[in-house]
Amino acid sequence: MSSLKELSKLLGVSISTVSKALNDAKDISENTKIRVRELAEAMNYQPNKMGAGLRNKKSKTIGVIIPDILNSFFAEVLFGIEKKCSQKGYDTLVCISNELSKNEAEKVRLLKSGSVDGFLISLAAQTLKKGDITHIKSNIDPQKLVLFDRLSDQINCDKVGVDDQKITYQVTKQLIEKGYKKIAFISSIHHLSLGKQRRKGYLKALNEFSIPNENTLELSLESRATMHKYLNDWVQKNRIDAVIAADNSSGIMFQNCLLTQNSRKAKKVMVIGFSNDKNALLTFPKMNYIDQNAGLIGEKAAELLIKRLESETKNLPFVDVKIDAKVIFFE
Amino acid sequence: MSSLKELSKLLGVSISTVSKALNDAKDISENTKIRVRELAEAMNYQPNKMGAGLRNKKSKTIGVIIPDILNSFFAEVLFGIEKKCSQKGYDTLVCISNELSKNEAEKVRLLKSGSVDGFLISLAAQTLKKGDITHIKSNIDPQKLVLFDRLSDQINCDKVGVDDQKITYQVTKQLIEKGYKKIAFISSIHHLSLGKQRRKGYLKALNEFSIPNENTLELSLESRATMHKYLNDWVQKNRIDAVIAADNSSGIMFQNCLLTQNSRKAKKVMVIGFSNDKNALLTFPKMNYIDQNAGLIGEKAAELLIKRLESETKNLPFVDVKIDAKVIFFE
DNA sequence: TTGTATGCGTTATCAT
DNA sequence: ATGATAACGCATACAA
Repeated sequence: MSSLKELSKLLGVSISTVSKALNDAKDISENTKIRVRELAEAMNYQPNKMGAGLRNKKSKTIGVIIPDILNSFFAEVLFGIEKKCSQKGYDTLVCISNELSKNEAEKVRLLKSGSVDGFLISLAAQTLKKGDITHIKSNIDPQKLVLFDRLSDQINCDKVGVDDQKITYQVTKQLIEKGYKKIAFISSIHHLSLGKQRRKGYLKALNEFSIPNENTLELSLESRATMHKYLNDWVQKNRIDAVIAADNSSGIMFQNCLLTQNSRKAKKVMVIGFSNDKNALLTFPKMNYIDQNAGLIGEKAAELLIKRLESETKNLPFVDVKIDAKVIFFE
Repeated sequence: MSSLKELSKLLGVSISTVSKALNDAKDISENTKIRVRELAEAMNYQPNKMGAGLRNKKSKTIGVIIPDILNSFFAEVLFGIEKKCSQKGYDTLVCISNELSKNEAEKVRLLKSGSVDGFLISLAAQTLKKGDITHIKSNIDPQKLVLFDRLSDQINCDKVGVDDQKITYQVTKQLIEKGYKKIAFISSIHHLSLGKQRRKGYLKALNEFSIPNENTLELSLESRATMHKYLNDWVQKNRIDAVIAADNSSGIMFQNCLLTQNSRKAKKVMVIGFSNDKNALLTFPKMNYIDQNAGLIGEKAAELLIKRLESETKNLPFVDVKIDAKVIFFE
């Protein structure tokens, strides 16, 4: 790789002249600038990140820690992060915690080795469960940290999340306004706070329209195996006209379940899944779904972090952004 | 962040002594080593990657360029890469080309700024289509490059791919041996070399068992919209007992299609999709599928690269590894 | 307008 | 056994 030194030798000028010329400093003659730039171009010169980083105490690199890359939600968030960082001239160093606190702590340690300017983290399930976030708090300056999706009240920093309650509230409301009478809510994640919030929003909407709870139906299904059996029985017995699924899988399973029913009525049930573009494409007929805008979450998180990193005025107040989901209706 | 300098001051020894002690050099007394290590531990000292990198001309970072993170295949490969790199003490700098040559070239340029020791690349669709790989060839030393999945004959370097023909050959053979008589092959990617290879393998197996081609059925379906219509007609008319799908989507769509059929016979058709664990879980009943072992592809690619980067003897012959797929039968 | 000197954090070589 | 010094590539304060 060519360096400033090399260029300076070939041009017969000093290293600092070359450096200044490339940085378009005002105390360098237009003539030299042109000569320098031309050679740099010809030599395919690329500034060495480590040299610059060492000097500026900035690596122009952002460390990302996600719990699970195989979860398409996080893959999509990562897409948004990479997009925004790339736009702003930052590299993204990606780490995966595999939902384990121990890994998370280890990744933080690694990334802290002077190699990243800031952190974008979605906390591991284990970390949230244990409620122990010391490995984050005691190692990362909150001015250099943005949490997304998996947040913690124990950390005071910028946060980007989704308003789970609002999402299902809005969808339920929309369905009611469209004239659906018996709207069910199915979920295989009742035990997660995520599932609870989504259920809350659903109930809130029903309540607002004075739809009695006894007309609503809920299923708590732990295992995939029992799920389908329950669903089959349930679909047979009840005469629902719409279903909101609280998670990725239950919606799709429910729809597949409907397909195995012979009754026309059953097939006409409005199903709303919780998904994203990729998974939605796999169902037929295309399932209506709530898209969490995962990409936007990533973009927003990256934007907030970079803004703070590059801001002159320190100690801006921390913000807590909620990204709105969108509902995609095919019917 | 604490530095060697800081530690040396606190301990009253020189910077080089601290450095050597931490690197367990043999010319440092055991006593000092202990003192140094203890303080380093207490101060939570982490060596600065950029300092070390500048000095050693090594960043211990690997640049990864994938065409599409939203494709679960690549997400899975990335998982394998991160796993292996992490094991070996390397960070992974992730870039996404979005299937565009221009982006690919730009990412190569960025990563080359002294920040990565080597490259793991899966070529963009556009690059393969155009057949122009100068942005790779003229910028990356093949000793620091491993291509995976999306390969090119024009580049002489380590490669990790899948033997697409072999996969469908083996599966078809297995089905024949299990007694299936009329095995169909459906695909929505006939136009891709990938699709062609998979079809070849299928035909090869039929041929080997002298199963006439006229007994086989093939569908070329371009759009999702027409696909289902064709499939419906086709399933009605033909009495196939097994189907091998050449791609992610067609298998799932086919299975959903079967579910809408009333005939018992139709429902008993053996369907084999081309998928991975994540997507397979979304179908009911669980669909049999060919798993490409994407994670292994990533791990192997990373392993090859790191091996080469750390090898004393340069110019080892390039290898061309094929990762075997596995078939998951639920029925 | 250009050049010199310094330091970022690390390690390796060469004194002491 | 320990320390002083130089160098990696870059940017900048300061000198010329």
